[in-house]
Order: sequence, then structure tokens, then C-alpha cells
Amino acid sequence: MSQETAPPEPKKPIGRPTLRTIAEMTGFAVTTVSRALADDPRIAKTTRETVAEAAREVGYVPDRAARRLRTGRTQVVSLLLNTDHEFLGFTHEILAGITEALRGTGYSVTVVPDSLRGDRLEQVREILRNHLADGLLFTRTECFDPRARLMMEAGFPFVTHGRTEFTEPHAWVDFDNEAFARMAVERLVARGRRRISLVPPDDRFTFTQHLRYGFVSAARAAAVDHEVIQDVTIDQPMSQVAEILRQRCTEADAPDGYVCVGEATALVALGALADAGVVPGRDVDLVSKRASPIFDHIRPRIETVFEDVRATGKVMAEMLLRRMEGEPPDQLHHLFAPEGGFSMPPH
Amino acid sequence: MSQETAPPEPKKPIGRPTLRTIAEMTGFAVTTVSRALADDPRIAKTTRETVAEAAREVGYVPDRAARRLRTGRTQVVSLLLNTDHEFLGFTHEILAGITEALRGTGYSVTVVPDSLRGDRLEQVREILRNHLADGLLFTRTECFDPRARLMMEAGFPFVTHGRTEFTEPHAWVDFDNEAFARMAVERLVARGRRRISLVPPDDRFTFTQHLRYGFVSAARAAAVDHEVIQDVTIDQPMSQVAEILRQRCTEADAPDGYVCVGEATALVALGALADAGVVPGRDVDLVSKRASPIFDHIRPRIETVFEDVRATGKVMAEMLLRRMEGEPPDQLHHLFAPEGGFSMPPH
DNA sequence: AGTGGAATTTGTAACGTTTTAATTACGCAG
DNA sequence: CTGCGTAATTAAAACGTTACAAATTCCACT
Repeated sequence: MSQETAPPEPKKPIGRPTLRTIAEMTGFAVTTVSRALADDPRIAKTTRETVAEAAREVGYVPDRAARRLRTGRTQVVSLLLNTDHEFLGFTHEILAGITEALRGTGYSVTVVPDSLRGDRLEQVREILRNHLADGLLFTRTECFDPRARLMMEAGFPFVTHGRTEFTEPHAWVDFDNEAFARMAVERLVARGRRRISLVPPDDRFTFTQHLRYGFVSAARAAAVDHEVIQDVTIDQPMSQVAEILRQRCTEADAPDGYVCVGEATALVALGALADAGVVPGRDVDLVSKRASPIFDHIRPRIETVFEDVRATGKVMAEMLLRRMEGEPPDQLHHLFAPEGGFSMPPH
Repeated sequence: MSQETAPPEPKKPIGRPTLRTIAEMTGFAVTTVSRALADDPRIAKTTRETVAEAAREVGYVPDRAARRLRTGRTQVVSLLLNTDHEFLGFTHEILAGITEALRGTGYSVTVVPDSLRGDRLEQVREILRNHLADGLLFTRTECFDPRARLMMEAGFPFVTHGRTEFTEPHAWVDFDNEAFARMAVERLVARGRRRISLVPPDDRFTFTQHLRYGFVSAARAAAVDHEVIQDVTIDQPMSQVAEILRQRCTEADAPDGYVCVGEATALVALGALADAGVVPGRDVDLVSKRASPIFDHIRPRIETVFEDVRATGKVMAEMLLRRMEGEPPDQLHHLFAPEGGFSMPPH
């Protein structure tokens, strides 16, 4: 409006376009441009269109730092990554799911190490204190997970992989490990097995309880012998698991069926059995959960149920987005069923 | 100065401490505090100490958004994550290494999806244009990697996992795959194998050339038959690899030794051989690289060389830190040797 | 006592955005 | 015409930090 004939305009020869760039292009004030881009109804529809057009033309992208400074929102979500253990693709898959859900939202995901050794809360506290993220995702959830408690107290958005036993609701995504364990037992029983064994995860995790319950109750219902290995968990070094299994599978009352919670455990169990000269499919059977396609190629073939970790990550991130928009956590949870049941690899 | 007697001062009842908090505590100006915390020699030593003490007392942590807005530095590094393939712990390990190196530096790492399908440059361009990070890490490097080229042109700090063939130097970390391939061939030859096969990665990757060269030249030197499988690469679906191997290993001139580049390939190869009734250790031998401890438990046992992916991530991140501080890339590279050579799992 | 200069400190502006409060324009009833 | 409510836009302030230029203090030396 100020002038019809454009002055020399030797301005901003470099640098990304900013609100001011668009303001000068269109003749509106910076405030107006900001509001127009936010589709604020107080701004005239025609103005909004003009501004949007100009923004598109110069490829305007709001500056994250400036927005963050002003609004206090970081546009970041963090994933707590357990650095102790190997999960054969778990991290990869869950991150693929998370980034897929976040694509186009402007949010990015940072990875924060989280060791079971040492204080699990330290990292979370730092994120809360220094506002390093707008929301948090974490796995390996405990029954009364102190991280979850801390974040509920702080009113900070988060989604857990795995449930807790708090009465106050929070967002979670989980795999139905109870159903998995039940099906696993039934499958082994259907194959004629009568002494069934489970190598459990660490007792502190909620899903360990689910597994154990499903396992024990299905075994009781089928009236078969069963045991939950006592001296070792799959969260200890795999060599220890192998050691215990090698020993156990040659004892007089050795199990004839094994339920494995994950791929790593299954591989270790297969190795231990092989070392002891026990032949899967003949002497014993083994069933497992699987999270990657690699299991189709493991020999001897074993029956597995697929847990879609990528989908898990995707749903977790989607839920977190809704939480961060203020949606209450009451309805935000999803339980993945062991879909399709057990199956043997093809060919 | 306006008033000597302090007014009611109903200020900042809440919120994190800021530079102003410390300024008011110590009586210095905000600028001084800022400089003092940066250990600027222009500020008196005593002042620096006073300020540091006050900062410690209130637990001051600089606001990232404000600093970022002012300086233009994001305090973020990004890792390009290939979402197509499964690497059995690769992602987990490299991230563990990266976060370990970044601990305490104030930098955090974001994960950005990067698919071989589609434009590999899109994500990088966005990071450059919108200043989403101060530095970039990526894997699966190609000979004339367009991502590397783009970033060299932009003068943007980055470290690759794997070398390129550009003449202009850049920071890289790599595993000596040529030496690995050479040793692998020698190991198979030492076991009496005379027809050796390699299932290669996709030809576009630089390390494929290294592998191929080491493989071929060692085989020639040992005067043994050798072949690089033509019809499939380990970057195609694993079922295709399995299919080809199942077929190949029963032909009249079937190989009697296999070099596997990674755990996934080795497992698939073991499965394919088993399906075809070929017995490793008797009919053929198989050697592989390994990046996780899981291979100690795979049966039949095969000899492996360890590639320390966690250490790789750590070194990459450390290099990136130095690059971001302005150090030229000339000397910034590290080649991991296949240390210790091949070994058989214990027990 | 005066002066130059180093040492130390400080006020102001800026980064790009959103928010608060204020301003302008305009149609319409009194 | 005046006054006024509403719609549309805007100027100014603020978020917390660092950079620039200027101001102040302190000494040593003439």
C-alpha cells in the first residue's frame, strides 16, 4: 500500500524467509501475517488467502527456535532408549513407527538413553526441568513405574509401552502378552507337550505379570506341568540364560515345551537345546513371539506369533500427539491382540 | 536505581531460573552473567566465580530455545535412519554409541527417517533449509553419495558411516570390510574350501566395492574358485536371498564356502543351507561379520568377526562434535580393523 | 595532579515468533 | 452529524539469550 512502484529494495539478499518477509511482500503487518497463517478467524478470509499464497511462494517455514521461545513448546518428543540390552530390531522398528506417525506434524523425536542400572528418573527429571520435550515415550514399563508417576504428577504428556497398575489413567499401548502366553501354552499342549517352561523377563515389568498369569492359568486349565524358570530372566546376560537352559533341559524332569518371549530368547534357547542334544520338533517344542521377519529363516522352524513393533511405535506417537493437544488420557490406550495366532514359517 | 527501597516485588513466583535471576542475585548485569558463565576472560576471575556459584545454587540451565534463536545453533544432531531394512540391532547399537558420546555436551540426537526408495535428499534438504540440526550422521554411504555432496557444498558438518570416493575430504568412520573379506576368504581356504561365494550388498554402497575387492583379490591370491552372487543382494527382501541360496547350494558346482556380511544374511544362509540339506561344518563352511552378542548362541556355530557398532556410533558422534566446532575434516576419519580376527563362539 | 590505557562492566539491540492491548475503518441507529 | 458497536488490522511488548558499542573503574606512569 505504501508505494505502488517498488523501490530498489536491496533488502535481505540471503537468509530464510521470515514473517517479516511475507509482511513486506503483502503489505500487511507481521502480526496479521502470523494470525493469517494460523487461520485465525479474526483475519479476513481474503487476507488469509493472500498471505498463504505469499508464504507458499517463498517457501516460508516458521522458525522453531523463535516459536519455542515464545510459546514454550519444543515441538520435540523424546523416546527413552534402553541401552543395556539387545532386542534384535526392536529399537529400529519402534523408531520407524514413531517417525512415520510424526511425519508432517513438525514434531521430531530425540533419543534419550535410559539404563536400568542407575537412576531411571534422572533423564526424565532433566527433560521436565529443562523443557527438553513436549512429550515422552517409553518402554519396559514397570507396575508402579516411577517415571510414569513422576510425569503424572507433573501433568506431562507421555505414552508408555506396557501398562502400569496405577489407578490414575494414562496413555498406553501394549501387546496382549497374557493372551500370547495362553495361546503359547495351548499350542504346545496341542502338540502333545505336558511339561512346559517359561523363561520370564525381569519381574519388575508389568508385562511379566501378564505373561506369567496367562502362562500359569492356561497350563492349569490344560492340567499340564509347568514352571517359570527361577534363577534367571531374559534381562540378564544371554550367556546366563543359555547356561541355565542347557542345564535344565537335560535334567530328569526336563520340560518338553518352551515358551519364549522374544526372538533373542528363542535363539538362545535353540542354541542351548542344540548344545544339549535335545531336538526341537522331536524331543521338545518351542514357541515364541517374533518382531522381525528374520524368524522365517531360522531353522529348525518354530511357531511364532507376530508382534508388530512398528505399528506399536506408530500408535504410541499418535496417542502422544493427541495427549499434547490436551486430550485427556482416559480413552487413550490400545491393546494389540496376537493376531492370526501362531504360525509356522513358510516353505 | 529508580527506587532504593525494594517494592513489594511480586515477580516470578515460579519458573526456571534465567540469566536475570542470577543477575539479580549477584547484582551484576545480565550481560556480565552471560559472559561469566561462558568463562569469558574479559570478566574478572572473582566475578566468574561468584556467578558460577549462584548459578549452581539455583540450578541454572541455559534455555535452549533462546540460545538457539540468538546464535542460530540448534544443539541438535540428526541421524538418518534407514527404515526399509532390518539390521538386527544395528540401529540400537549405533544410537547407544551416539548418545554416549553426546552425554553432557548439551547436544541431543534426533532420528530422521531415510528410505532408499524415494528421494534420499529430501530429508537432508529440509534439515539444511530449516536449520533443524547443527550436524548430520548417516549410514549406508554410496560412492558418490548425493547427501554427502550436498552437505559438502553447503559446508554443513557431517560424518558418514562408510567412505565415499569424492576427492574432497570429509569426516567418516568405517569398518575395514576389505580386510574382513580377505580374512574371511583366507579362513575358508584354511578350512579347505575351494569354491567360495559372497552374497553382496547393493552395488551402490561404497563398502560393497571394498568387500568385493577384498574377496576377489584374496580368492585370486589363494587360487580358489569364487563368485559374487549376481541375482540378488542382501538389501533385497530376505526371502529372495533365501530363495537364491537354496537353489545355488544344490547345483553341481555349488560353493563350499560362504562369506556373509552380516548377521541377518548369515541366519538366512544357515536357514537356506539347512533347507537344502547342506550341513555347515561338514559340506560347507560359513563365516560372517557379527555386530551383536547373539551370534554366540547360534547353532551350528560359525566363525565370526566382531564389528563394534556401538563404538562406531561413539566415534562418529565425537567426530561430528569436532566438526561442529570448526575443525577441518581432513584428519577426521577412523577405520575400524577387524580386531582379533575370526573366532568361534565359546563352549 | 593529570592522563592514557587496560580491565571490567553495562545498556541496548537483535534473533523470529505470539500475545496483549490499542488503533483504524465502516455501517448504522439516534 | 454524532456516537457506537463490530470487523479488521496493527504497534508494542515479551520470551531468554548473545553481540556490539559504549561506559565506568582502576592503575601505573608521567
